[in-house]
Amino acid sequence: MNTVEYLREQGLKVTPQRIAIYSMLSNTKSHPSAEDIYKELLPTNPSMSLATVYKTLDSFKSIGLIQELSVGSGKNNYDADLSSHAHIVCLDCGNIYDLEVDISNQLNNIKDKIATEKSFIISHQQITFYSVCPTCKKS
Amino acid sequence: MNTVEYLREQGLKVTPQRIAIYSMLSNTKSHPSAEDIYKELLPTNPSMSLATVYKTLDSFKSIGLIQELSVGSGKNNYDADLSSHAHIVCLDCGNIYDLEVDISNQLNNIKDKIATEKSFIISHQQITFYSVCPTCKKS
DNA sequence: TTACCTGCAAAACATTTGCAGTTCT
DNA sequence: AGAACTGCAAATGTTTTGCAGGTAA
Repeated sequence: MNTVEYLREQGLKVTPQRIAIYSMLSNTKSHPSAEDIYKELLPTNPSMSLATVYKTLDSFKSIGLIQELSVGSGKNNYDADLSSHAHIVCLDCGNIYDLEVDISNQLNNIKDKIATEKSFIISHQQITFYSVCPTCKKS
Repeated sequence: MNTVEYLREQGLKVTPQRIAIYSMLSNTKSHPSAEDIYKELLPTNPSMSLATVYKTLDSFKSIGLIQELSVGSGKNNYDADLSSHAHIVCLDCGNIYDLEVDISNQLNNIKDKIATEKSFIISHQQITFYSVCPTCKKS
């Protein structure tokens, strides 16, 4: 599906800033913060402001185009990958990695259990594992 | 085990502020923020400062006496319950509830999978489900 | 045209830090 | 006595907000 059309469909205007932000976010696996995005786009978009990045991320989040992560670093991180996947945060360097392990069976299992034992209907979840990444383990 | 002794064992001094903070935290299921703790203790400890609450929570965290949660509210929340349990955050009121459902089987399953498929050794994890709590669903 | 968006600057929060004085051990 | 802790105030870092001008539809 087409992101440009989806934005219009949701009543959001399509601006160069928004295209740049979404395109950067959907082409990285690094889970950048608002400031990371701002700094990376600045060379090619010199007039971009940090406030616009924040506002845009907020708009994208409310129409479900991206997801926001809180892993305890003091800042939020953003992910355009909406598939239900977990993350691994390195306790040393702070990098956030996708957990490339299929946990859908276990997750569905838990959600079924919650549905039967509790009166909560889960909307979504955030699953974060903390570890030391292979690179940091070496040094 | 005795918390007072544990603090001394870990080289931390036992002060009235620390006792008040730990005692408050271990007697609640509300997962308070630093400021929540400060405000609740202020009537009985009028000289307590917010900076001390932050410093104390940080000390407690580093000796593994409490755990810090980041659920995306913009502030950190604290929990003296160290058992490996998940949380449910209400998308409406923001309250954080313990998920009183045993997910240890599924969790061990996932960790085993990570251990065999990836070279990450998991230290700990944070599992947060988002939903609307029964109270908010009514209104 | 008009409603929405951008960029700027200021404001609002959450958290950390430095320091002088106090309190545990 | 000595090291660590507290409280205060100032500083820091992240995110939000208000507003005037600009841009997409």
